[in-house]
Amino acid sequence: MATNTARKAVRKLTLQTTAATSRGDDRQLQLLEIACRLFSERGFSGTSLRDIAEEAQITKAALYYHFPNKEALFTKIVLESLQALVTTVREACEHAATPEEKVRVFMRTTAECYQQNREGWIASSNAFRTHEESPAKTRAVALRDEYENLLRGFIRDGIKAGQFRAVDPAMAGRVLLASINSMSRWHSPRGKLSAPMVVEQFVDIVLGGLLAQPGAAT
Amino acid sequence: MATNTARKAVRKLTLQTTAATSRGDDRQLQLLEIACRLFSERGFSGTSLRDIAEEAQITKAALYYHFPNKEALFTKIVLESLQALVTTVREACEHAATPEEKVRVFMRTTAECYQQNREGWIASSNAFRTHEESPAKTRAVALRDEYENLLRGFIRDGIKAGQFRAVDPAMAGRVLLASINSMSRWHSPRGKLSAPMVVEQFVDIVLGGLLAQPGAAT
DNA sequence: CCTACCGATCGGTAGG
DNA sequence: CCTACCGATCGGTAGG
Repeated sequence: MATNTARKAVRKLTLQTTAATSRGDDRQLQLLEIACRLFSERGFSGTSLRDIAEEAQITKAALYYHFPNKEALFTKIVLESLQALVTTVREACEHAATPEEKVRVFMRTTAECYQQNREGWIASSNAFRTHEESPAKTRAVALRDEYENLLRGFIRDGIKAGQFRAVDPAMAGRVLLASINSMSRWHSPRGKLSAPMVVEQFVDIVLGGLLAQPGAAT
Repeated sequence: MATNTARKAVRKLTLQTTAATSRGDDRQLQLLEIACRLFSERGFSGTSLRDIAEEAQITKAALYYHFPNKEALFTKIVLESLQALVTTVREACEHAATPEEKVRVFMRTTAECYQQNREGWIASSNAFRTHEESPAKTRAVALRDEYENLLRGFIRDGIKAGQFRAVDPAMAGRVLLASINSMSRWHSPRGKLSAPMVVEQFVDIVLGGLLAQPGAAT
């Protein structure tokens, strides 16, 4: 049930994005999709506006009709991906009761967002490695913090309730999120296991631990 | 004791690299260090040979006296980092007795390699995202596989011995390695926690699990 | 949206 | 290692 709720939320948000566009904005959406794919494959500085224009079969100058410059195009992809992730995951987690269930829904919904917007995720993941500040970077960092703090809060709640061991919530959250972020390095969307199925395994491993008898740990 | 062994192995390898160079190769080493830092900060396509030459206070053309081209310079950094990692970690793990101890030494030694060669690690981590094949990429993938299979073998051994739960060794290995790989996103070498200390926490979390009573999992 | 163009910068080379 | 240079490509703009 939690899965259905999450899935519904993801779909709704996608449709909203589509429905909010009108007329010639279809073209802008198409340009964003092409840019998304190229950025995810070649990175920001490895993708030229000529590459994007060529795949869209327009001139490079025409890109400047839709976007003020290269960075704005990239920023739009990153911020919209992050915004959708935070909103969708937060909403889905509200329907879970226990901390353990909240962690599971958080991870499952994240996996669904990843699956649905894989290229945007990958493009975003290498964003803002630069040291320079910008309003877009500040906003992205804030969204990322909000997202991570949501998970840490669930872990903290679980510890307080005695359901989780007394680990560092930030560290435990990093273990969980790192496992999802690592997926883009090896997981194929055309493989046997869907992203949510993989993440389910990750969560089971981290929740249950690797040791058969944790008490007997050296 | 396992920690001391691993640390010694790391040091030895570094000295070998340094000792193997002679005369004007000091310059080459300096160029590699500068390139390493810039690649880690700006990525491959975001770093120009002019940037590197400028920081080294030589002309760009002089770089071609030391390296055949930009890609060879990058490739050297990536392959040497990976080679040192595999060799050091493999050797360190031989001195561990149980599967659990082997996993711990694997992770601890990896953390020490990361700490000692942070920029090389970061530069390498985004390498070969491209789809094109090359002898260097093939070699890097082989080294990476060797490294990952080492950890998976330890996990498999632990499961066979009944010390670990019957999880998928590949998935469990990914959880452990992803946590280390994620460090470059947030961990500061000037922070309170050293890389090995952080990884110690990661390992404790994954080995022991998040749940207080795993049997009571929903 | 296009044509036509800009200065800046890219990786790389000739010749010493 | 340097001077001096190359063609190609970069993001971006003027003017329509």
